[in-house]
Amino acid sequence: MTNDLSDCTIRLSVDAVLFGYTPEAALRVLLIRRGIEPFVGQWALPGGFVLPGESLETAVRRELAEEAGPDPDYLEQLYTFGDPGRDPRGPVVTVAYFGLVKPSKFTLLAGTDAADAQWHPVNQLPALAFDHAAILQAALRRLRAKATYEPIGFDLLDDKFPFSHLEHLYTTLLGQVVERRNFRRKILQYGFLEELAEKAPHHGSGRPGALYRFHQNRYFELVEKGIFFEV
Amino acid sequence: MTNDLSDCTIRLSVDAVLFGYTPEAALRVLLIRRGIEPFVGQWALPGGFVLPGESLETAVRRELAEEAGPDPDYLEQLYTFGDPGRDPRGPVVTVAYFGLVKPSKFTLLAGTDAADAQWHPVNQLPALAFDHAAILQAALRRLRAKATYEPIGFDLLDDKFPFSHLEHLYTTLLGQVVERRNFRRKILQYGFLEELAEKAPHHGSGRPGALYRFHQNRYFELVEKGIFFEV
DNA sequence: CCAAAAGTGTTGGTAGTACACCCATGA
DNA sequence: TCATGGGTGTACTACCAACACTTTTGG
Repeated sequence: MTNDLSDCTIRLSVDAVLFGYTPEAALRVLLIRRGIEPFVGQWALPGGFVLPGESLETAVRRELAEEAGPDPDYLEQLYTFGDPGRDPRGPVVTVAYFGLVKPSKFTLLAGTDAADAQWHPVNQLPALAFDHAAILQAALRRLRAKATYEPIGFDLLDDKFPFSHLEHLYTTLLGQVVERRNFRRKILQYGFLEELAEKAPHHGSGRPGALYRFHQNRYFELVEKGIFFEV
Repeated sequence: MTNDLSDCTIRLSVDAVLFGYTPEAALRVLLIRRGIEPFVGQWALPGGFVLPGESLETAVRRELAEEAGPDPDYLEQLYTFGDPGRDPRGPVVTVAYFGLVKPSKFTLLAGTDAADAQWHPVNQLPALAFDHAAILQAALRRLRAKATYEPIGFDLLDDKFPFSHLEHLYTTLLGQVVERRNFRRKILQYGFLEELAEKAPHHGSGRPGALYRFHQNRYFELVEKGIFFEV
Protein backbone atom coordinates (compact mmCIF):
# COMPACT_ATOMS: atom_id res chain seq x y z
CA MET A 1 0.00 0.00 0.00
CA THR A 2 1.54 3.27 -1.08
CA ASN A 3 1.59 6.11 1.45
CA ASP A 4 1.35 8.88 -1.12
CA LEU A 5 -1.77 10.76 -0.11
CA SER A 6 -0.95 13.94 -1.97
CA ASP A 7 -1.70 12.44 -5.36
CA CYS A 8 -5.37 13.32 -5.64
CA THR A 9 -6.75 13.63 -9.13
CA ILE A 10 -9.43 10.95 -9.20
CA ARG A 11 -13.01 12.11 -8.65
CA LEU A 12 -15.68 9.87 -7.23
CA SER A 13 -19.28 9.97 -8.32
CA VAL A 14 -22.41 7.89 -7.86
CA ASP A 15 -25.08 7.05 -10.42
CA ALA A 16 -28.47 5.47 -9.97
CA VAL A 17 -30.37 3.14 -12.27
CA LEU A 18 -33.93 3.49 -11.02
CA PHE A 19 -36.57 1.17 -12.39
CA GLY A 20 -40.30 1.68 -12.34
CA TYR A 21 -43.10 -0.50 -13.60
CA THR A 22 -46.81 -0.66 -14.31
CA PRO A 23 -48.56 -3.20 -16.51
CA GLU A 24 -49.45 -0.43 -18.97
CA ALA A 25 -46.09 1.37 -19.05
CA ALA A 26 -44.02 -1.83 -18.76
CA LEU A 27 -40.49 -1.51 -17.38
CA ARG A 28 -38.96 1.95 -17.38
CA VAL A 29 -35.77 3.66 -16.28
CA LEU A 30 -35.39 7.14 -14.93
CA LEU A 31 -33.19 9.33 -17.11
CA ILE A 32 -32.12 12.94 -16.79
CA ARG A 33 -31.49 15.28 -19.66
CA ARG A 34 -28.13 16.89 -18.93
CA GLY A 35 -28.14 20.65 -18.49
CA ILE A 36 -24.37 21.12 -18.38
CA GLU A 37 -21.23 20.06 -20.24
CA PRO A 38 -20.11 17.48 -21.09
CA PHE A 39 -22.90 15.80 -23.05
CA VAL A 40 -25.29 18.78 -22.68
CA GLY A 41 -28.76 17.88 -23.84
CA GLN A 42 -28.11 14.15 -23.81
CA TRP A 43 -29.86 11.71 -21.56
CA ALA A 44 -27.96 10.30 -18.59
CA LEU A 45 -28.48 8.43 -15.37
CA PRO A 46 -29.19 10.56 -12.33
CA GLY A 47 -26.06 10.97 -10.22
CA GLY A 48 -23.27 13.27 -9.20
CA PHE A 49 -20.14 13.68 -7.18
CA VAL A 50 -19.79 12.26 -3.70
CA LEU A 51 -19.18 14.76 -0.92
CA PRO A 52 -16.40 14.03 1.56
CA GLY A 53 -17.84 12.63 4.76
CA GLU A 54 -21.05 11.20 3.35
CA SER A 55 -21.63 7.52 2.69
CA LEU A 56 -22.08 6.31 -0.87
CA GLU A 57 -25.72 5.42 -0.34
CA THR A 58 -26.39 8.82 1.20
CA ALA A 59 -24.81 10.41 -1.85
CA VAL A 60 -27.09 8.50 -4.21
CA ARG A 61 -30.21 9.34 -2.25
CA ARG A 62 -29.16 13.00 -2.05
CA GLU A 63 -28.54 13.24 -5.79
CA LEU A 64 -31.83 11.53 -6.56
CA ALA A 65 -33.66 13.95 -4.31
CA GLU A 66 -31.91 16.92 -5.93
CA GLU A 67 -32.50 15.82 -9.49
CA ALA A 68 -35.64 13.84 -9.82
CA GLY A 69 -37.63 13.35 -6.70
CA PRO A 70 -38.47 9.71 -6.20
CA ASP A 71 -37.14 8.05 -3.09
CA PRO A 72 -36.32 4.44 -3.99
CA ASP A 73 -38.20 1.65 -2.25
CA TYR A 74 -35.27 -0.67 -2.88
CA LEU A 75 -31.65 0.34 -3.37
CA GLU A 76 -28.47 -1.67 -3.61
CA GLN A 77 -24.98 -1.13 -4.87
CA LEU A 78 -24.52 -2.45 -8.38
CA TYR A 79 -20.94 -2.13 -9.55
CA THR A 80 -18.13 0.40 -9.69
CA PHE A 81 -17.06 1.63 -13.10
CA GLY A 82 -13.57 3.05 -13.38
CA ASP A 83 -12.24 2.52 -16.87
CA PRO A 84 -9.89 5.29 -17.89
CA GLY A 85 -11.53 7.55 -20.41
CA ARG A 86 -15.09 6.90 -19.31
CA ASP A 87 -15.41 10.62 -18.51
CA PRO A 88 -13.92 13.21 -20.90
CA ARG A 89 -13.17 15.52 -17.96
CA GLY A 90 -10.57 13.09 -16.64
CA PRO A 91 -10.44 10.23 -14.15
CA VAL A 92 -13.88 9.84 -12.63
CA VAL A 93 -14.76 6.57 -10.94
CA THR A 94 -18.45 6.03 -10.41
CA VAL A 95 -20.24 3.73 -8.01
CA ALA A 96 -23.48 2.67 -9.67
CA TYR A 97 -26.57 1.84 -7.65
CA PHE A 98 -29.64 -0.02 -8.73
CA GLY A 99 -33.04 0.85 -7.35
CA LEU A 100 -36.74 0.17 -7.60
CA VAL A 101 -39.73 2.42 -7.02
CA LYS A 102 -43.36 1.53 -6.56
CA PRO A 103 -45.87 2.67 -9.17
CA SER A 104 -47.14 5.54 -7.01
CA LYS A 105 -43.79 7.26 -7.53
CA PHE A 106 -43.93 7.37 -11.28
CA THR A 107 -44.80 11.03 -10.91
CA LEU A 108 -41.76 13.25 -10.56
CA LEU A 109 -40.49 16.77 -10.85
CA ALA A 110 -37.70 18.26 -12.93
CA GLY A 111 -34.62 18.81 -10.78
CA THR A 112 -32.14 21.49 -9.92
CA ASP A 113 -29.27 21.17 -12.39
CA ALA A 114 -30.99 18.80 -14.82
CA ALA A 115 -33.18 20.27 -17.53
CA ASP A 116 -35.56 17.32 -17.59
CA ALA A 117 -36.30 13.95 -15.98
CA GLN A 118 -38.28 11.18 -17.62
CA TRP A 119 -39.14 7.51 -17.39
CA HIS A 120 -37.95 5.70 -20.53
CA PRO A 121 -39.05 2.23 -21.60
CA VAL A 122 -36.04 -0.10 -21.34
CA ASN A 123 -36.75 -1.39 -24.84
CA GLN A 124 -36.44 1.97 -26.56
CA LEU A 125 -33.65 3.92 -24.95
CA PRO A 126 -32.06 7.07 -26.32
CA ALA A 127 -28.29 7.46 -26.67
CA LEU A 128 -26.79 7.93 -23.24
CA ALA A 129 -23.95 10.08 -21.94
CA PHE A 130 -20.66 8.63 -20.64
CA ASP A 131 -20.72 4.83 -20.26
CA HIS A 132 -24.26 4.97 -18.89
CA ALA A 133 -25.58 2.57 -21.51
CA ALA A 134 -23.25 -0.11 -20.16
CA ILE A 135 -24.21 0.69 -16.57
CA LEU A 136 -27.89 0.47 -17.45
CA GLN A 137 -27.44 -2.90 -19.13
CA ALA A 138 -25.59 -4.19 -16.07
CA ALA A 139 -28.47 -3.03 -13.88
CA LEU A 140 -31.00 -4.72 -16.14
CA ARG A 141 -29.10 -8.00 -15.97
CA ARG A 142 -28.94 -7.71 -12.20
CA LEU A 143 -32.66 -6.95 -11.93
CA ARG A 144 -33.61 -9.88 -14.14
CA ALA A 145 -31.30 -12.27 -12.36
CA LYS A 146 -32.16 -11.13 -8.87
CA ALA A 147 -35.89 -11.17 -9.43
CA THR A 148 -35.64 -14.94 -9.85
CA TYR A 149 -34.01 -15.64 -6.50
CA GLU A 150 -35.12 -12.77 -4.27
CA PRO A 151 -38.60 -11.30 -3.97
CA ILE A 152 -37.53 -7.80 -5.02
CA GLY A 153 -40.26 -7.66 -7.63
CA PHE A 154 -42.71 -6.56 -4.96
CA ASP A 155 -40.90 -3.23 -4.77
CA LEU A 156 -42.08 -2.61 -8.32
CA LEU A 157 -45.72 -3.16 -7.35
CA ASP A 158 -48.08 -1.25 -5.11
CA ASP A 159 -48.56 -2.45 -1.55
CA LYS A 160 -51.84 -4.03 -2.63
CA PHE A 161 -51.76 -5.64 -6.02
CA PRO A 162 -53.76 -8.22 -7.97
CA PHE A 163 -51.93 -11.42 -8.76
CA SER A 164 -52.09 -10.70 -12.45
CA HIS A 165 -49.77 -7.73 -11.98
CA LEU A 166 -47.14 -9.94 -10.43
CA GLU A 167 -47.55 -12.41 -13.24
CA HIS A 168 -47.29 -9.70 -15.87
CA LEU A 169 -44.24 -8.22 -14.16
CA TYR A 170 -42.38 -11.51 -14.33
CA THR A 171 -43.46 -12.00 -17.91
CA THR A 172 -41.91 -8.62 -18.67
CA LEU A 173 -38.74 -9.19 -16.67
CA LEU A 174 -38.03 -12.67 -17.95
CA GLY A 175 -39.14 -11.93 -21.49
CA GLN A 176 -41.28 -15.07 -21.65
CA VAL A 177 -44.76 -15.98 -20.54
CA VAL A 178 -45.04 -17.55 -17.13
CA GLU A 179 -47.57 -20.35 -16.78
CA ARG A 180 -50.36 -18.94 -14.66
CA ARG A 181 -51.37 -21.99 -12.62
CA ASN A 182 -47.84 -23.14 -11.83
CA PHE A 183 -46.62 -19.62 -11.08
CA ARG A 184 -49.54 -18.92 -8.78
CA ARG A 185 -49.14 -22.19 -6.89
CA LYS A 186 -45.40 -21.70 -6.53
CA ILE A 187 -45.62 -18.15 -5.18
CA LEU A 188 -48.61 -18.74 -2.90
CA GLN A 189 -47.14 -21.84 -1.33
CA TYR A 190 -44.33 -19.74 0.21
CA GLY A 191 -46.96 -18.16 2.41
CA PHE A 192 -45.59 -14.62 2.35
CA LEU A 193 -48.57 -13.23 0.46
CA GLU A 194 -51.74 -12.26 2.29
CA GLU A 195 -54.95 -12.41 0.32
CA LEU A 196 -57.10 -9.41 1.11
CA ALA A 197 -60.89 -9.31 1.14
CA GLU A 198 -60.78 -6.40 -1.32
CA LYS A 199 -61.05 -6.81 -5.03
CA ALA A 200 -59.01 -4.89 -7.58
CA PRO A 201 -60.67 -1.88 -9.24
CA HIS A 202 -61.87 -2.53 -12.76
CA HIS A 203 -59.97 -1.65 -15.89
CA GLY A 204 -62.49 -2.27 -18.64
CA SER A 205 -64.18 -5.62 -18.52
CA GLY A 206 -63.33 -8.95 -16.96
CA ARG A 207 -63.60 -10.55 -13.58
CA PRO A 208 -61.96 -8.46 -10.84
CA GLY A 209 -59.03 -10.14 -9.12
CA ALA A 210 -58.33 -10.43 -5.40
CA LEU A 211 -55.71 -8.10 -3.95
CA TYR A 212 -52.60 -9.42 -2.24
CA ARG A 213 -50.06 -7.92 0.11
CA PHE A 214 -46.41 -8.97 0.45
CA HIS A 215 -45.22 -9.63 4.00
CA GLN A 216 -41.47 -9.13 4.26
CA ASN A 217 -41.29 -10.55 7.80
CA ARG A 218 -42.81 -13.81 6.64
CA TYR A 219 -40.23 -13.92 3.88
CA PHE A 220 -37.39 -13.36 6.36
CA GLU A 221 -38.74 -16.18 8.52
CA LEU A 222 -38.51 -18.51 5.54
CA VAL A 223 -34.93 -17.45 4.85
CA GLU A 224 -34.10 -18.17 8.50
CA LYS A 225 -35.45 -21.67 8.01
CA GLY A 226 -33.29 -22.10 4.93
CA ILE A 227 -36.19 -21.93 2.46
CA PHE A 228 -35.29 -19.76 -0.49
CA PHE A 229 -37.48 -17.91 -2.93
CA GLU A 230 -37.09 -18.96 -6.54
CA VAL A 231 -39.12 -18.40 -9.68
CA MET B 1 -25.08 16.37 -10.84
CA THR B 2 -22.89 19.04 -9.31
CA ASN B 3 -20.28 20.68 -11.52
CA ASP B 4 -17.87 21.41 -8.70
CA LEU B 5 -14.72 19.53 -9.69
CA SER B 6 -12.40 21.48 -7.40
CA ASP B 7 -13.65 19.69 -4.29
CA CYS B 8 -11.22 16.80 -4.22
CA THR B 9 -10.65 15.31 -0.83
CA ILE B 10 -11.82 11.73 -1.31
CA ARG B 11 -9.11 9.13 -1.99
CA LEU B 12 -9.76 5.95 -3.88
CA SER B 13 -8.09 2.65 -3.08
CA VAL B 14 -8.45 -0.98 -4.05
CA ASP B 15 -8.16 -4.03 -1.82
CA ALA B 16 -7.97 -7.68 -2.74
CA VAL B 17 -9.33 -10.70 -0.92
CA LEU B 18 -7.28 -13.52 -2.38
CA PHE B 19 -8.21 -17.07 -1.54
CA GLY B 20 -6.02 -20.14 -1.83
CA TYR B 21 -6.75 -23.74 -1.09
CA THR B 22 -5.21 -27.16 -0.70
CA PRO B 23 -6.81 -30.13 1.01
CA GLU B 24 -4.12 -30.00 3.72
CA ALA B 25 -4.12 -26.22 4.30
CA ALA B 26 -7.87 -25.82 3.77
CA LEU B 27 -9.15 -22.38 2.73
CA ARG B 28 -6.78 -19.47 3.29
CA VAL B 29 -6.69 -15.74 2.68
CA LEU B 30 -3.67 -13.66 1.81
CA LEU B 31 -2.92 -11.01 4.42
CA ILE B 32 -0.19 -8.40 4.63
CA ARG B 33 1.37 -7.16 7.83
CA ARG B 34 1.30 -3.40 7.57
CA GLY B 35 4.66 -1.65 7.63
CA ILE B 36 3.34 1.90 7.90
CA GLU B 37 0.80 3.93 9.83
CA PRO B 38 -2.04 3.68 10.44
CA PHE B 39 -2.41 0.19 11.96
CA VAL B 40 1.37 -0.51 11.76
CA GLY B 41 2.12 -4.12 12.51
CA GLN B 42 -1.50 -5.23 12.05
CA TRP B 43 -2.68 -7.59 9.38
CA ALA B 44 -4.60 -6.16 6.43
CA LEU B 45 -5.77 -7.05 2.96
CA PRO B 46 -3.30 -6.32 0.18
CA GLY B 47 -4.23 -3.12 -1.61
CA GLY B 48 -3.39 0.51 -2.11
CA PHE B 49 -4.32 3.73 -3.81
CA VAL B 50 -5.47 3.84 -7.39
CA LEU B 51 -3.34 5.85 -9.78
CA PRO B 52 -5.06 8.29 -12.12
CA GLY B 53 -5.40 6.78 -15.56
CA GLU B 54 -5.29 3.13 -14.60
CA SER B 55 -8.32 0.89 -14.46
CA LEU B 56 -9.46 -0.50 -11.13
CA GLU B 57 -8.53 -4.03 -12.03
CA THR B 58 -5.09 -2.91 -13.19
CA ALA B 59 -4.66 -1.20 -9.85
CA VAL B 60 -5.48 -4.38 -7.94
CA ARG B 61 -3.15 -6.50 -10.01
CA ARG B 62 -0.38 -3.91 -9.66
CA GLU B 63 -0.76 -3.72 -5.89
CA LEU B 64 -0.81 -7.48 -5.62
CA ALA B 65 2.36 -7.73 -7.67
CA GLU B 66 4.05 -5.05 -5.57
CA GLU B 67 3.07 -6.50 -2.24
CA ALA B 68 2.72 -10.20 -2.40
CA GLY B 69 3.47 -11.79 -5.69
CA PRO B 70 0.67 -14.13 -6.74
CA ASP B 71 -1.16 -13.27 -9.91
CA PRO B 72 -4.81 -14.30 -9.42
CA ASP B 73 -6.28 -16.98 -11.65
CA TYR B 74 -9.73 -15.53 -11.10
CA LEU B 75 -10.54 -11.94 -10.18
CA GLU B 76 -13.79 -10.07 -9.93
CA GLN B 77 -15.01 -6.91 -8.34
CA LEU B 78 -16.67 -7.55 -4.99
CA TYR B 79 -18.11 -4.38 -3.54
CA THR B 80 -17.19 -0.78 -2.84
CA PHE B 81 -16.85 0.29 0.76
CA GLY B 82 -17.21 3.95 1.49
CA ASP B 83 -18.57 4.45 4.97
CA PRO B 84 -17.30 7.65 6.51
CA GLY B 85 -14.75 6.88 9.19
CA ARG B 86 -13.60 3.57 7.73
CA ASP B 87 -10.10 5.07 7.39
CA PRO B 88 -8.68 7.25 10.21
CA ARG B 89 -6.74 9.34 7.67
CA GLY B 90 -9.96 10.72 6.23
CA PRO B 91 -12.38 9.88 3.42
CA VAL B 92 -11.03 6.84 1.60
CA VAL B 93 -13.38 4.80 -0.55
CA THR B 94 -12.11 1.35 -1.43
CA VAL B 95 -13.13 -0.94 -4.25
CA ALA B 96 -12.72 -4.49 -2.99
CA TYR B 97 -11.87 -7.34 -5.34
CA PHE B 98 -12.19 -11.02 -4.76
CA GLY B 99 -9.73 -13.45 -6.28
CA LEU B 100 -8.66 -17.06 -6.41
CA VAL B 101 -5.25 -18.60 -6.95
CA LYS B 102 -4.34 -22.14 -7.82
CA PRO B 103 -2.35 -24.17 -5.29
CA SER B 104 0.93 -23.74 -7.18
CA LYS B 105 0.89 -20.07 -6.16
CA PHE B 106 0.76 -20.63 -2.44
CA THR B 107 4.44 -19.69 -2.42
CA LEU B 108 4.99 -15.96 -2.23
CA LEU B 109 7.48 -13.25 -1.42
CA ALA B 110 7.36 -10.40 1.04
CA GLY B 111 6.62 -7.14 -0.76
CA THR B 112 7.93 -3.65 -1.02
CA ASP B 113 6.05 -1.64 1.57
CA ALA B 114 4.57 -4.54 3.49
CA ALA B 115 6.70 -6.13 6.17
CA ASP B 116 5.19 -9.58 5.68
CA ALA B 117 2.67 -11.54 3.63
CA GLN B 118 1.02 -14.74 4.76
CA TRP B 119 -1.82 -17.11 3.99
CA HIS B 120 -4.18 -17.29 6.96
CA PRO B 121 -6.81 -19.97 7.50
CA VAL B 122 -10.23 -18.34 7.20
CA ASN B 123 -11.31 -19.99 10.43
CA GLN B 124 -8.62 -18.42 12.59
CA LEU B 125 -8.08 -14.89 11.46
CA PRO B 126 -6.13 -12.23 13.34
CA ALA B 127 -7.55 -8.76 14.03
CA LEU B 128 -7.57 -6.78 10.82
CA ALA B 129 -6.89 -3.13 10.04
CA PHE B 130 -9.60 -0.72 8.83
CA ASP B 131 -12.90 -2.44 7.97
CA HIS B 132 -11.04 -5.32 6.36
CA ALA B 133 -12.74 -7.91 8.53
CA ALA B 134 -16.09 -6.90 7.04
CA ILE B 135 -14.66 -6.91 3.53
CA LEU B 136 -13.23 -10.37 4.08
CA GLN B 137 -16.54 -11.72 5.33
CA ALA B 138 -18.31 -10.28 2.30
CA ALA B 139 -15.79 -12.01 0.05
CA LEU B 140 -16.27 -15.30 1.87
CA ARG B 141 -20.04 -15.08 1.44
CA ARG B 142 -19.58 -14.34 -2.24
CA LEU B 143 -17.16 -17.24 -2.70
CA ARG B 144 -19.47 -19.68 -0.95
CA ALA B 145 -22.52 -18.51 -2.85
CA LYS B 146 -20.86 -18.28 -6.23
CA ALA B 147 -19.20 -21.68 -5.97
CA THR B 148 -22.66 -23.22 -5.99
CA TYR B 149 -23.80 -21.68 -9.27
CA GLU B 150 -20.60 -21.06 -11.22
CA PRO B 151 -17.66 -23.44 -11.59
CA ILE B 152 -15.15 -21.04 -10.06
CA GLY B 153 -13.93 -23.71 -7.66
CA PHE B 154 -11.63 -25.03 -10.35
CA ASP B 155 -9.52 -21.90 -9.99
CA LEU B 156 -8.70 -23.11 -6.48
CA LEU B 157 -7.42 -26.45 -7.82
CA ASP B 158 -4.46 -27.37 -9.99
CA ASP B 159 -5.05 -27.89 -13.68
CA LYS B 160 -4.99 -31.63 -13.10
CA PHE B 161 -6.71 -32.72 -9.93
CA PRO B 162 -8.16 -35.91 -8.48
CA PHE B 163 -11.90 -35.84 -7.95
CA SER B 164 -11.46 -36.12 -4.21
CA HIS B 165 -9.87 -32.67 -4.14
CA LEU B 166 -12.95 -31.16 -5.72
CA GLU B 167 -15.15 -33.01 -3.29
CA HIS B 168 -13.06 -31.88 -0.33
CA LEU B 169 -13.07 -28.30 -1.59
CA TYR B 170 -16.86 -28.19 -1.68
CA THR B 171 -17.04 -29.84 1.70
CA THR B 172 -14.84 -27.03 3.02
CA LEU B 173 -16.68 -24.23 1.24
CA LEU B 174 -20.18 -25.37 2.12
CA GLY B 175 -19.27 -26.47 5.63
CA GLN B 176 -21.05 -29.80 5.21
CA VAL B 177 -20.14 -33.16 3.74
CA VAL B 178 -21.14 -33.70 0.14
CA GLU B 179 -22.39 -37.16 -0.75
CA ARG B 180 -19.68 -38.69 -2.90
CA ARG B 181 -21.68 -40.69 -5.43
CA ASN B 182 -24.32 -38.04 -6.05
CA PHE B 183 -21.76 -35.23 -6.23
CA ARG B 184 -19.63 -37.17 -8.67
CA ARG B 185 -22.55 -38.07 -10.90
CA LYS B 186 -23.85 -34.51 -10.90
CA ILE B 187 -20.53 -32.92 -11.81
CA LEU B 188 -19.49 -35.51 -14.37
CA GLN B 189 -22.81 -35.43 -16.18
CA TYR B 190 -22.16 -31.81 -17.22
CA GLY B 191 -19.37 -33.13 -19.41
CA PHE B 192 -16.90 -30.32 -18.84
CA LEU B 193 -14.41 -32.54 -17.01
CA GLU B 194 -11.95 -34.64 -18.96
CA GLU B 195 -10.73 -37.79 -17.27
CA LEU B 196 -7.02 -38.21 -17.89
CA ALA B 197 -5.17 -41.50 -18.21
CA GLU B 198 -2.80 -40.40 -15.44
CA LYS B 199 -3.29 -41.27 -11.82
CA ALA B 200 -2.71 -38.92 -8.91
CA PRO B 201 0.62 -39.21 -7.09
CA HIS B 202 0.38 -40.99 -3.75
CA HIS B 203 0.06 -39.29 -0.42
CA GLY B 204 0.50 -42.13 2.02
CA SER B 205 -1.65 -45.14 1.37
CA GLY B 206 -4.87 -45.73 -0.50
CA ARG B 207 -5.93 -46.30 -4.06
CA PRO B 208 -4.69 -43.54 -6.36
CA GLY B 209 -7.41 -41.52 -8.00
CA ALA B 210 -7.77 -40.60 -11.65
CA LEU B 211 -6.86 -37.04 -12.60
CA TYR B 212 -9.35 -34.69 -14.21
CA ARG B 213 -9.05 -31.48 -16.15
CA PHE B 214 -11.64 -28.71 -16.32
CA HIS B 215 -12.53 -27.50 -19.83
CA GLN B 216 -13.82 -23.96 -19.71
CA ASN B 217 -14.91 -23.98 -23.37
CA ARG B 218 -17.15 -26.96 -22.75
CA TYR B 219 -18.64 -25.08 -19.83
CA PHE B 220 -19.29 -22.02 -21.98
CA GLU B 221 -21.00 -24.20 -24.57
CA LEU B 222 -23.38 -25.43 -21.88
CA VAL B 223 -24.14 -21.87 -20.80
CA GLU B 224 -24.90 -21.02 -24.43
CA LYS B 225 -27.40 -23.87 -24.47
CA GLY B 226 -28.99 -22.55 -21.31
CA ILE B 227 -27.70 -25.32 -19.07
CA PHE B 228 -26.39 -23.94 -15.81
CA PHE B 229 -23.92 -25.32 -13.35
CA GLU B 230 -25.30 -25.92 -9.89
CA VAL B 231 -24.09 -27.87 -6.88
C1' DC C 1 -75.29 -13.23 -23.94
C1' DC C 2 -70.78 -11.92 -25.25
C1' DA C 3 -66.12 -10.48 -24.28
C1' DA C 4 -62.45 -10.26 -21.11
C1' DA C 5 -59.78 -11.45 -17.37
C1' DA C 6 -59.48 -14.48 -12.97
C1' DG C 7 -59.32 -18.70 -10.99
C1' DT C 8 -58.67 -23.77 -10.50
C1' DG C 9 -56.41 -29.89 -10.60
C1' DT C 10 -54.36 -33.72 -12.49
C1' DT C 11 -50.79 -36.38 -14.54
C1' DG C 12 -46.28 -37.88 -16.23
C1' DG C 13 -41.58 -37.25 -16.27
C1' DT C 14 -37.34 -36.07 -14.30
C1' DA C 15 -34.01 -35.06 -11.20
C1' DG C 16 -32.55 -35.34 -6.45
C1' DT C 17 -31.68 -37.97 -2.31
C1' DA C 18 -30.49 -41.73 0.47
C1' DC C 19 -27.79 -45.48 1.08
C1' DA C 20 -23.30 -49.76 1.51
C1' DC C 21 -20.05 -52.41 -0.58
C1' DC C 22 -15.90 -53.60 -3.55
C1' DC C 23 -11.30 -52.03 -5.53
C1' DA C 24 -6.43 -50.59 -5.84
C1' DT C 25 -2.50 -49.43 -3.66
C1' DG C 26 1.49 -48.99 -0.01
C1' DA C 27 3.25 -50.45 4.11
C1' DT D 1 -3.23 -58.76 5.17
C1' DC D 2 -4.41 -54.56 6.78
C1' DA D 3 -5.30 -49.75 6.48
C1' DT D 4 -6.51 -46.08 3.56
C1' DG D 5 -8.76 -43.67 0.28
C1' DG D 6 -11.11 -44.34 -4.63
C1' DG D 7 -14.90 -45.85 -7.20
C1' DT D 8 -19.63 -47.62 -8.24
C1' DG D 9 -25.74 -48.59 -8.75
C1' DT D 10 -30.44 -48.65 -7.37
C1' DA D 11 -34.86 -47.39 -5.64
C1' DC D 12 -37.90 -43.99 -3.73
C1' DT D 13 -39.57 -39.45 -3.50
C1' DA D 14 -40.67 -34.90 -4.46
C1' DC D 15 -40.95 -31.31 -7.37
C1' DC D 16 -41.67 -29.30 -11.90
C1' DA D 17 -43.84 -28.87 -16.39
C1' DA D 18 -47.57 -29.34 -19.36
C1' DC D 19 -52.14 -28.73 -20.14
C1' DA D 20 -58.04 -26.49 -20.76
C1' DC D 21 -62.12 -25.34 -18.78
C1' DT D 22 -65.18 -22.70 -15.49
C1' DT D 23 -66.30 -18.33 -13.05
C1' DT D 24 -67.13 -13.54 -12.49
C1' DT D 25 -67.77 -9.26 -13.95
C1' DG D 26 -69.09 -5.11 -17.43
C1' DG D 27 -71.17 -3.78 -21.49
